[in-house]
Amino acid sequence: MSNSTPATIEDVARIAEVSIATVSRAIHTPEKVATSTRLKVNQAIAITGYTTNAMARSLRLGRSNMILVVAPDIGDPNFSNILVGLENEARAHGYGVLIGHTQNDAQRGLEYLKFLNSNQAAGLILFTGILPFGHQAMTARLPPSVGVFEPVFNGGIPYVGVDDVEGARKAVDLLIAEGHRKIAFVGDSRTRLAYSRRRIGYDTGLDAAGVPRDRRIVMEGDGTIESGRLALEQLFMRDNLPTAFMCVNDQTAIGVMIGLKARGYDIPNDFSVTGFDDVPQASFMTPSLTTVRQPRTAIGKSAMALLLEMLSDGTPAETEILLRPDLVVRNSVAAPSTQWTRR
Amino acid sequence: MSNSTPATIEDVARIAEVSIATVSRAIHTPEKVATSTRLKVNQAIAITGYTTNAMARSLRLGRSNMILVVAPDIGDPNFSNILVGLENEARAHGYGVLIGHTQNDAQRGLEYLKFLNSNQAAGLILFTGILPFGHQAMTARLPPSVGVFEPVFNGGIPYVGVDDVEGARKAVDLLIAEGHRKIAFVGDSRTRLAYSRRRIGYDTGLDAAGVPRDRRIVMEGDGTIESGRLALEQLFMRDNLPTAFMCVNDQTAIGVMIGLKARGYDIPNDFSVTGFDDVPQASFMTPSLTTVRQPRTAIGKSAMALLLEMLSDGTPAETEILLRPDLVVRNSVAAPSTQWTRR
DNA sequence: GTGAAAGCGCTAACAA
DNA sequence: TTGTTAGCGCTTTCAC
Repeated sequence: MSNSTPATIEDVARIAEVSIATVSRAIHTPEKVATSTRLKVNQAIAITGYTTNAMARSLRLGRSNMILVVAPDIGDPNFSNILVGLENEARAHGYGVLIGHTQNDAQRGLEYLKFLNSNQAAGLILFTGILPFGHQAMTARLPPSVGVFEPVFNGGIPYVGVDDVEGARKAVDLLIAEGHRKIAFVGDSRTRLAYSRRRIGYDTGLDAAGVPRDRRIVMEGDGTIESGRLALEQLFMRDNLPTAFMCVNDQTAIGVMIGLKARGYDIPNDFSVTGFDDVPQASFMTPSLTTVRQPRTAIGKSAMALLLEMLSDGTPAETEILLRPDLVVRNSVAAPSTQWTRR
Repeated sequence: MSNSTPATIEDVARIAEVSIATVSRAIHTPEKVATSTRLKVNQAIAITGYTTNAMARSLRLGRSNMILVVAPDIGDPNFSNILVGLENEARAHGYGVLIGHTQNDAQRGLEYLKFLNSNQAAGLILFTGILPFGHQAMTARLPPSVGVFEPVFNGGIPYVGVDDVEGARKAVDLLIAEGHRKIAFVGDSRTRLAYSRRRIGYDTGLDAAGVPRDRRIVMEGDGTIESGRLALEQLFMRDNLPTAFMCVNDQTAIGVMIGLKARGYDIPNDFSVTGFDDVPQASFMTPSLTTVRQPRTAIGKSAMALLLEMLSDGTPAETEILLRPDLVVRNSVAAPSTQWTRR
């Protein structure tokens, strides 16, 4: 059984006493084969343990049934759930999913570009705002591609994500409803499109409530825990403390919370904090984090659906699909305290 | 430049005015080609933007230069660092890495088995204690394979991980040195080999200190946050509370800490808690978690090194490589309190 | 040093 | 309904 070399279509043909063409047909278009022969072939397949050599098949066909998902950071807590959505949808349509991890390294990206050039993947899902292929990006011949989570900068690649503006708006609105007027925005970034959209939600929320914008409490950040903590420290060095911190994502919020706790403050009584994403950890924090939920599995599912549609239609589909974010109210927000009490 | 169809070796040959054989040689064995022709070929490659079709190449060669990493759960906080180690080592030797996510689903595993059968990957890294290929596992013709993090049950696959017994031993020893005598073990499991080894470390540590084993405070668990919390609740229902919780991994420890905090206890003054793994989150907990560090990147690196060695030598290498775990002392352990004080 | 040609495993005309 | 055959893009003898 467990031979040194895998069975080929020819082995099956020999045992079933038919031609290799018939074997191929028995597998892919069984209705075009006589029932009796089909049975013989199936038997032979069972005996040999034959599996179609996907590589030869793809080479012949000029296309494969694999989708490549390229991510800069596998450890991103958002990644795994989106992936599940992508995979389920792909499988339902006979496609497999392979993951490429670039670590933001163009060299690594190139490796996957070669993979694509060999038709080893029929389509591409990009989990990043930037084409990870360095300079060759422009000259690259990409298969049908869809961005996820964040729009792709370079060129007309459709994108599926959450309505960042609306999500951020829900967070500020809550803070304002609780009575906050001095709300810091932590994690502003011009390079992360999703973040700048969240910033827009923050600005418009302030405007709508007639709260004046205050640039001094808008802090830059790259979305890491460290960046949240750093921003907090900077804020403390100035004289201009807010009563609430609206963070661009949960990681940043966690950083802010750690810094606040380290300084002995109580959340939410001294300061309120909100996040964005609703990563698993958010509900396990003390206090649990009020945040905006990304429907991750749904994003994955609908991104893959879009890609598969492009694959069959060939339509360029210059779309942007925005799903609805939900506010998840937990315990990190309260009315502002009139004065801070050090514990 | 960005043509509809990628350049083939024939396009290059035509432009360079040589045969395709020469192009192939110029690429793979340049020393066997006259300098002048080599130059012409390189120029033609630049013009066409040619990349070798990896699929055709692998089909011809009967082997590829990709390594498949199969993981049941991409979201595992241990995964991403090990992956980095794997990738770096692979790249240094001209191999690429592709990730297959099985979600513990045999059907999905089968998909990757087909991938392997097509020689689309030269080797396999298994990130799980179980061959993820269901029944076909036995009849499967696997390429050289290495297990990571946890030994692989079914059959002689070499494995690289941490010395679980020693690591667990370090954790109990610390607890005992602090004065604890009643130490619960949370996360016992017969299906996870790594966990049962940690249990052994716990038992031997107790024995060495002359502390009697107490089965009633050895709690089952599957290593999730929920399992930690659940075990804690069960312990509280009984009359037999420990003064310390030695958890089989950090996730479990987090679950225990959440439960303890929810009940108003103070860590480490009321109870001590230890984990295992040192996931990123461990240092951000309040209090920060005392745990046992897995040298993840090193594990990945040495697993890949072993695999590549097998690939070139063909040696079966029936090995088990165990790296040294380090105790990371943080703030979740203290001497036992003589009496508990509800806050 | 270079070219012609076989063939990796498969699918899809085209014939029969 | 089934078989024969060309050819996907590539590497590698074997000639020259």
